Amino acid sequence: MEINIILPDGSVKKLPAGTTVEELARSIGPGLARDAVAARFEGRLIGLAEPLEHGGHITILTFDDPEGRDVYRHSAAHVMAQAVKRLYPDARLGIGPAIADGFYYDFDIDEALTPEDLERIEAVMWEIVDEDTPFECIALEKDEALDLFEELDEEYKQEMIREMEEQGITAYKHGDFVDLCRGPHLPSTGRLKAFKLLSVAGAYWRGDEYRPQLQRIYGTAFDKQADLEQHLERLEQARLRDHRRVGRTLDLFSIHEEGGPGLVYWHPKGAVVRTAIEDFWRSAHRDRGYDLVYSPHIAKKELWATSGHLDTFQDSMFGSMEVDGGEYILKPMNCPFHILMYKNATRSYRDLPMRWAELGTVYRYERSGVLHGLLRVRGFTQDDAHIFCRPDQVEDEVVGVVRLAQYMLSVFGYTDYQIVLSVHDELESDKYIGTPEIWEEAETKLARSLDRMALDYEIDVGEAKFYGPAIDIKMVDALGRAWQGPTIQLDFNLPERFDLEYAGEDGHVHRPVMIHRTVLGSMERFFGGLIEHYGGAFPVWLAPVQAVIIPITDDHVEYAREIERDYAAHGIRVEVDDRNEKVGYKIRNAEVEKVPYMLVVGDREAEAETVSVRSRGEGEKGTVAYREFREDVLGEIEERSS
RNA sequence: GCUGACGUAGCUCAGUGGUAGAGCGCGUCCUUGGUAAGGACGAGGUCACGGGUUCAAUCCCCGUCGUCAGCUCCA
Repeated sequence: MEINIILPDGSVKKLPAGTTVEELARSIGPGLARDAVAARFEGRLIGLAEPLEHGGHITILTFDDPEGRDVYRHSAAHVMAQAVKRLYPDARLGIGPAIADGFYYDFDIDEALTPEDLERIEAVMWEIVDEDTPFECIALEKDEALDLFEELDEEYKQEMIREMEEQGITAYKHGDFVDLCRGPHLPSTGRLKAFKLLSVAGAYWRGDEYRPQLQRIYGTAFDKQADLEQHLERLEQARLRDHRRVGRTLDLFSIHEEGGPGLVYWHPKGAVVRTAIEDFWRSAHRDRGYDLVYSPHIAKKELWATSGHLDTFQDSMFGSMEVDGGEYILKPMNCPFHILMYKNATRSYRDLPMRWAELGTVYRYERSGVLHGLLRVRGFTQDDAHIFCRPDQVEDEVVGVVRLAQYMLSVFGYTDYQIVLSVHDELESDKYIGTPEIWEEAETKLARSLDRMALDYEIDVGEAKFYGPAIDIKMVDALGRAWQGPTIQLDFNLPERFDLEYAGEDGHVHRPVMIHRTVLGSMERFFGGLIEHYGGAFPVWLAPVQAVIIPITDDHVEYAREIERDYAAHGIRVEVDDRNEKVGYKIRNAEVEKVPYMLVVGDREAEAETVSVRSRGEGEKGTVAYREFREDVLGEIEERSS
């Protein structure tokens, strides 16, 4: 019997029923046969050894397809698990999936694994690859599967099987290794060409901190050695750009054990960047009808009870202090303060929308293990704002915030971002406050705002806050990594709890809608991301030192000072490097410190009132009159060009 | 918070059961030089902190604090 197999280009292959995917690939071409990893047939992911029994659409997957890559890496995870079992026969298997840049496998092993152990495991993996044993799929009934993994003494696998359906359980076997697995896999272990084990860390079984902690080995795999090396090179590049490292070499910030973990000290140069960001932030907000406000750092415990933070956020709040017999708590959020200001007067529909923005410094107790440089800290300044508006204004306001976010991100050189609409999960209605109708309406409004701007977005079910749905924007940096950026959250909770009101056009009292939003997130986290995005080489408008003047000998220091005075008077951040060093040394020093412009001055320049311009990372740019160059720099600062 | 690794000069890191080293940086001096490191000399360390083992601990053991890789959680 012949079957019709339809290829992605629409062409049809007539083949005898029972032809395997591998045979199909070979019939198309030897290159595809060599590169094929798996296939998607009628929507189902299948292995190359699978016979095609009926006609249908097929896409043969290679490592270049995301799904093919996952199959490849998943097989690498199995090979790693087999290697671990050879070295540690008592190891129990957890799970071992492919992930974005590689794979991992969790093991329950009595002894702690070290980096040296990873090398040993890697060596055994290569032995397994050399053995080139085929992956075989075994279909099992549920009780057979239970028996098999009981015999193998794999308690975690048994737990997983017990939760599975009766039908369709499969295991994959290669050589002496069997693993519960949906598959598919590579045809054989010999197909693995390049892999590396990267790290080992603890991971809770099923992500539950009350269950046993397993040891997770991370690795990555590629189908070409060169690609693996390129990937490792990217990791190295990311390490070189790490904001903690750059922040130290550029003297931007520090964190002190003596002062307490997670608390950031902004050094003068870091503070210059922050000030530039904040000044820009303020003017961008004023331009869009925001009013700037300030609020205190502490408030009475009762306020946090009213806001509900005491119930939902207490574990993250820094302990109380007693003042005049009352209890005060350090603020973890700014919203209750803005609400008190809202309630300070009777509001009319004519007052709305009111947009109140504050660079508000908040403190949150974060568990010690999660602290990370500037990205996860215990004290941080949010670029917060709360918009109080009428229900009919929500869409316009949301559009306004998204536009503001787009504008600000583009100025900081983030041209690529992903938008996520975080909505509630109807199956977990007890997690949220408010009626289904309110949620439905709010989510529709957010979606409609995005649609109006013709923006693409993903919907993330269950990611809403307990008090309302949100739009989250993830910005993609120069290394292609996504960072949590702007977030816009609707809130049904606080207006209710604080009984917020406004007088409507109809003379009745109404409840305003409250929108919480940040554009940058927090100054700390945004700065950390920005450092990595630019690799420390800030554009001129942000650079701590915008130009360094380098006199060639002591004789030229006076001329250098003259330019310095002139530039500084025009607001350019300029320094003279008058140290007793050669030009080459000072140039190198300025390059390492990522100063955008180096202005070398000697006899020729002093004579003609010029500077010899050298641009960071680009080299010499020629000689221009120093006043002319000053205007160029001022223009660049004005434009905030990157 | 949990698991593991780590903590030596301002920084990056060697090193040893018998009181510690390099490079960079810093200081002084020489040198006055044209676009990514000129030379000489010098200062600088309670080897994270607290216990224990030992004749002797920076090194071995325990605890604490911190950092890192993750897990969990988040701006």
